[in-house]
Amino acid sequence: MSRYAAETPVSKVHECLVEKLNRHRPLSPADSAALARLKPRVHVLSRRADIVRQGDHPDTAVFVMDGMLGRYHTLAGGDRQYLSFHVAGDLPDIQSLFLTTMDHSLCAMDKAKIALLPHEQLIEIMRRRPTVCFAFWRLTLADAAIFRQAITNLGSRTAIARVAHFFCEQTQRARQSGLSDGNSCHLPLSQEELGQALGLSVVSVNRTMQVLRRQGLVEFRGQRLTIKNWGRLAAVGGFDPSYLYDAE
Amino acid sequence: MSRYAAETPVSKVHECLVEKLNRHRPLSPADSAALARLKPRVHVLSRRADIVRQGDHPDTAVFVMDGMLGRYHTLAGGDRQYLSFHVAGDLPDIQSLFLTTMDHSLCAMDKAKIALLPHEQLIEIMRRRPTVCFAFWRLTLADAAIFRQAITNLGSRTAIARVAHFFCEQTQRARQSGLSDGNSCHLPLSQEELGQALGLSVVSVNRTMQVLRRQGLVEFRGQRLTIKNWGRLAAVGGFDPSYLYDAE
DNA sequence: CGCAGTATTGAAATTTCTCAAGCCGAGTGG
DNA sequence: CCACTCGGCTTGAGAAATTTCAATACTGCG
Repeated sequence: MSRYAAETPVSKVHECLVEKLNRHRPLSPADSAALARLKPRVHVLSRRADIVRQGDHPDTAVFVMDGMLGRYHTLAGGDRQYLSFHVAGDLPDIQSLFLTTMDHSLCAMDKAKIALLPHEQLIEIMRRRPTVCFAFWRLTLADAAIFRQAITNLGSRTAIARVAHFFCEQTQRARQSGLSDGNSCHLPLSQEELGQALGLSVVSVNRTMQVLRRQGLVEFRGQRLTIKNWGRLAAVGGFDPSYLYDAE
Repeated sequence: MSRYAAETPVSKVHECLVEKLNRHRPLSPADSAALARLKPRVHVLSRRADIVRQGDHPDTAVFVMDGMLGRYHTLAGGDRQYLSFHVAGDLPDIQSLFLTTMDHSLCAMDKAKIALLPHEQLIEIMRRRPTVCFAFWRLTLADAAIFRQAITNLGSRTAIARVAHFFCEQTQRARQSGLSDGNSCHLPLSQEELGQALGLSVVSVNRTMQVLRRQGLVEFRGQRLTIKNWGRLAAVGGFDPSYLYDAE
């Protein structure tokens, strides 16, 4: 693990973080300099590894450097409901700064690389620099907008529309994070995990995807999602990207 | 309307707001004094009135003084998906400070009284007072935790469990806002609106509630929800209140 | 009284799930 | 190099949950 830490210099973490925040609120050089004082620790995770668990009290926040993470609730019976997925540049558990007990877990969907940012240092910076604070805050707000869409997706759409909407969202977000060539993106989820995100059984996910595939709308093989007909897929899913406030 | 403004002095708004924020982050007297400089406008709304609509760019934030508000998405076909409901003390659209285009609408479920807090003044205060900023931020984070629960409710639970969970949540939140005698709360929603929040048809809501009623778990008449057997209702709904970070 | 909106009921239609079996491809050990 | 195994994908068919449609009560209010 220290191997990887060496491969990912702190300066790289700083650079990515500033770029991300900057998209939410323009940072001054002084803001950026303040962030440079963060001492992140870089970790590499294997597929399925939990990073934080429901009930934990983390004292660092996760910044995704590479790979995909997922947030999920664990139900009484052990079932899992995925809440959202996150890619490089996202900060999937910044809320833990103020919501000190985790109400959900965070895990790697894939081999992933993350940087851990100490809460204490973040708070200290934000206390002095309102713009940095606003930028982080806005990140969490963009996140909430995605949760709201998920509510609507689960509450109001049929299986087909749900899957279509989800595929549109993932691709669009990958694009905004510079991780997509436009119509395809890396999506390391099994049909079972897709089902746990979309409130569908594996069987339904499978059949639904077959329809989308046969209609020539998408292709999904080997962890790569390719959208063949964006217009029709968006129409099927009722997808309107205006809720995706910039990246994240 | 100016009538009502007169009936609700600004000092009252300030007092409620400080109390609310204080529960999320302890405010200093100076913080409170800064907030006292806010110039809120008070409005009274009638049932079903929209306050802000999807696509709007509000320049004020809503603080609920009385009644119940709801947030909702409007789908292509005109269908509505309610995202959350809010009572006195809540700030249901603070996110509009930074997410300047509304991704959803806000309406009164009931006759309601609200105070409008100008964005500009809020930003100005928060720029100088990190603690106030943190308090508002945390409010939005608690909100997001509720959205996450809604995702799980819609994605993983049966109709009965969904309704049960929703009833538990509403009552618990009313309690935390000091609006419940413990086992009952005001809930001015029709079965149709309940369905639009829970992803169920009116008919299903109706039959589901009959089951809960017949089993002696709840009663819901005349806009008053009464929980007769908290333990069993929570069990049916898989309700665990730990995601309700204080009020809001 | 009578309207409008809301609640309730029955029954058929539809969607989605569950169960259970078979398949396929990648990695492994003989 | 092949048989074997494992996880994930696919299929079929019956079961279950939920929706839709359509008709019938109920209730508060002008």
